[in-house]
Amino acid sequence: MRAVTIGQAGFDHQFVEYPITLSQAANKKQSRIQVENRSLILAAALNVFSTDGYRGATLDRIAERAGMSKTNVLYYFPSKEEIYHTALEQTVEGWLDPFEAIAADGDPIEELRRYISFKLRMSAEQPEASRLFANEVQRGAPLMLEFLQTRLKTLVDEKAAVIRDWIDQGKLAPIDPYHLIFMIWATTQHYADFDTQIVAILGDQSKKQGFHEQAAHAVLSIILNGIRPR
Amino acid sequence: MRAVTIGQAGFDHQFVEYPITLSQAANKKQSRIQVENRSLILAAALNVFSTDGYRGATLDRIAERAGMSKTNVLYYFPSKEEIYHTALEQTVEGWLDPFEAIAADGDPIEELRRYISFKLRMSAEQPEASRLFANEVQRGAPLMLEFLQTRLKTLVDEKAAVIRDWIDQGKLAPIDPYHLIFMIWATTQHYADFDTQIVAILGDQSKKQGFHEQAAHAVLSIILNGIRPR
DNA sequence: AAAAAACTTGACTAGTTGGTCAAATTTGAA
DNA sequence: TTCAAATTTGACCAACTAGTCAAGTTTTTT
Repeated sequence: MRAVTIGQAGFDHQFVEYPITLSQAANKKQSRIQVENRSLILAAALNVFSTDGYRGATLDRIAERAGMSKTNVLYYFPSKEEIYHTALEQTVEGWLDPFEAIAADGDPIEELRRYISFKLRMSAEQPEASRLFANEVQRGAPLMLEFLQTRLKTLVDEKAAVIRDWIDQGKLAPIDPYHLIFMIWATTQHYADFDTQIVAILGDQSKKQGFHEQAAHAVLSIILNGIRPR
Repeated sequence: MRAVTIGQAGFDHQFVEYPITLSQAANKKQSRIQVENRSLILAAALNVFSTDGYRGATLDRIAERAGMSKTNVLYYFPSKEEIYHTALEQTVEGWLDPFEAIAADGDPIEELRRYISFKLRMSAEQPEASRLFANEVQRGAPLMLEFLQTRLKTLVDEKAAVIRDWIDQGKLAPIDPYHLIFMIWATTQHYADFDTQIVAILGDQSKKQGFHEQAAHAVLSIILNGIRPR
């Protein structure tokens, strides 16, 4: 997994010194306590930032969730923004590889099936990470804009080309590759971001074992086969 | 259009006096100035709340965007929460009718095509409203939970039954109606909520005339026909 | 035109927030 | 064990925030 470096533009149209990669900020052989506490803080931060957003989140709350004083939180991270930045980086890190892994020489249906399944599993297992990312983008991506415009755009262009090749070879129906990708992202992340709404509508059944598989089956069925009778 | 009443549980686990319908709060023959200023405030609030979230938004910012003093904003609305509540109500109000309008005796493909087109148009024309709603749900829907669990759930159950009938009649492929609905919501709202990401990836072309139609065509094509070669 | 009603605002308050600092307490290498 | 380095925290501060208040200004009614 390649380290992801995001950020450049700071908040509120100010520029701050970036980028700092996660690995950089965390190199220099951390002590046991450092590893533990940074991890506790990041977990707490993920939780708080993902529900309250950057501005709505408070250091007090993060500290409380992490089980330590606010002062101590600031001993491990220089500022609120740095905590947010690190949590965001950590989140995005795990999302690119599976997308990159879509193989041009594989079977199109099988490649997409695997990717969709993976994304749905992520939504089920790490809903907070998904919401953190969603929140950042909805804010106008103050920290991630450059990443979206460069590395992510390049990657998407690449995979769109792969999909277009598949279509030219008659292996896929002639649809716009970009909108297909957006649709997959939209649908898979919806299960994390709108979890509250889904639970409200489906009730218990959305919390039962196997719900994820059921969702995956339905989503795959629609994307692969559409809804026209067959 | 029926008036929507949302809310019951207040913020931060406290209970406040609700529900107050929009029409109630705004009845009593408003003066010209009242109509104008309430409208200005709500527009400003929609903008600020949709990007900064409830907690991150400030009255100062809303007042500034509305072009008046904070004190005056509080002359028209009793509190920040009431502004948020009203903006949210106003947003949801317009979303139910077209969903309700899905007709059991219509042509399934045509009914869904119309609904999807409508939702995509809303995303293009009122992205802030979409983000406001998304934000509320991501926060755990403190103000809308009851609405989601009652009126919305009932409506969704109703339409899911309609879709199931269509399937039984062989007019649609056998897919789970709920996941189909979620998928439509996810995809259509994605174009508003993740606008920043889409623009970052597609660049200018996403701002050109006709982009909305192009997106609608692609989405409809995939949902209706799937991506298997045909 | 005059008075009442509606509207608008600057000054202020109490509570919150991100961050600092110096003084402990704990940890771990020798 | 010893002691320097690492860790932890309470007290504190300046900036910000939702909301109040009283004093003006504008609009509407008569």
